Amino acid sequence: MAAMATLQLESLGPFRALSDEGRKLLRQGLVLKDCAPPAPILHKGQSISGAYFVVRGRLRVYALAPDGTEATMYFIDPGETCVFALNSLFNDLRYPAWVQAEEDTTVALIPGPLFRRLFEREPSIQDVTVRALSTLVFRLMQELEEVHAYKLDQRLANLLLLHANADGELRMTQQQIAQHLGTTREVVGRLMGELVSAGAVETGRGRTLIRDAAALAGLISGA
Amino acid sequence: MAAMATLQLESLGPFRALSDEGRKLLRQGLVLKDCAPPAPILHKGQSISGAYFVVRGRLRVYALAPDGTEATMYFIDPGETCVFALNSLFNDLRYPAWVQAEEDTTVALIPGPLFRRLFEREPSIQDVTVRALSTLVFRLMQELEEVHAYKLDQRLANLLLLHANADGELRMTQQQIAQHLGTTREVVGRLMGELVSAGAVETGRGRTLIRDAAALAGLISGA
DNA sequence: CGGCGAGTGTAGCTTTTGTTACATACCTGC
DNA sequence: GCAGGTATGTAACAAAAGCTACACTCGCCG
Repeated sequence: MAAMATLQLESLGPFRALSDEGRKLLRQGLVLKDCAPPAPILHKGQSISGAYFVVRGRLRVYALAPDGTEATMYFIDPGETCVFALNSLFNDLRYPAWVQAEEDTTVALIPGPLFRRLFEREPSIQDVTVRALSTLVFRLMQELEEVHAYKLDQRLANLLLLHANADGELRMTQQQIAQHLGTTREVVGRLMGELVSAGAVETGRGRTLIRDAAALAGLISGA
Repeated sequence: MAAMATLQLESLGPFRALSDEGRKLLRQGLVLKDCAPPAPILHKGQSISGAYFVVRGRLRVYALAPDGTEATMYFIDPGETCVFALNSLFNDLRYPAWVQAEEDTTVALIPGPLFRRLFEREPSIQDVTVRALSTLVFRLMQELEEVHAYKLDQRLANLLLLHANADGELRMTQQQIAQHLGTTREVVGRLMGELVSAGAVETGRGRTLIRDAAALAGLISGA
């Protein structure tokens, strides 16, 4: 099983460049984990045992307010790593958020000591680590700026434009959208209503269709 | 001048562990820059020429909303590095925020190519890089969570408890506090007023004195 | 076909935050 | 001590977002 996991990992970018020795170490220490949607994989305050790489599926990282409302911070797609875990690993900190599988997901867990050893020796691991951290810093920064600079309707418009597929369709329920934005369904519903009467979108059960992308873009910069 | 800068840098943590070769490279490429308070050092969208380390003084990194309100993201104290710059350096991105000196500040600039070369060869540089990124991720994450989970009065109470000195005194104007929290002076004034009438703090020109830390703490968790 | 649950639409009300507009206090240099 | 800039106090109003409550629609499954 560990061998298979290694093979799968090696097909993902950075691990292709591993030295033979690194590959051998990886093969010995790797743990493969299958995760099903509803249950949290990591919870806040947990101490971290290693570096997580998503092989298949998708993870969602989110914050949880005391009153129970969630706010998605980012997703982890195949080939990416959970940076908070990396972070906790290098700083010996507790994990600062929750993680949940969005769909059936396979995760490769590289135990902490092994990952540190790989990091010291393998330039490709150094590279992927710094790049991952770096990218996350950028994303978080943008998110933070967005939260303080834009109103909810603008953030909603932004989410629609960013996450809709090529046909301008977004397959998410209003509840899910609300969780992303850190607000409630009713508020999303209300704002959607405004967008509908402005002719910018059409709504349906579990889907939103963009009718007038320019109007949305205008809302973001204009209002 | 470059030699002096190297000396100063070497007195700061990670650079003490440099190899002789690394030290030599550093001595050749280092640029020292003095910065005075009001003018921005980096502005949003600027492309980054190297890694910035603060030798003396203090830098403030902040976001700027379209309407001109600021929100401090974090400070860079001596021995620390500007992680956004590191970030932009490794990902070839534009700098995503503004930076300003808070007081007279000396900055050591290690040009990009040199820093990359050092990163490849020097474990201590790898370490300081990952640690800096890592710490920032953690801070940003906390900040993001705080923004969405707490109300302004709670965030204000938190700021007071975190940033006050040992005597419970915080030397900041309400205007500065407002900038930190991404709001306006009037709102800070109003909330301060509530804290004063609750007997939790005393206010004076450019300073706030905590009278009842427990009340502040209770506000954060309780309300 | 009828009931159930998930998803949505709508309305009114409350709380929180932002805005506007002044008044007042404090400090520094002249 | 007085002028002018800087910092704070206050009050009323406006806007944004959250909360509560309920009606409705659609699709699915028995």
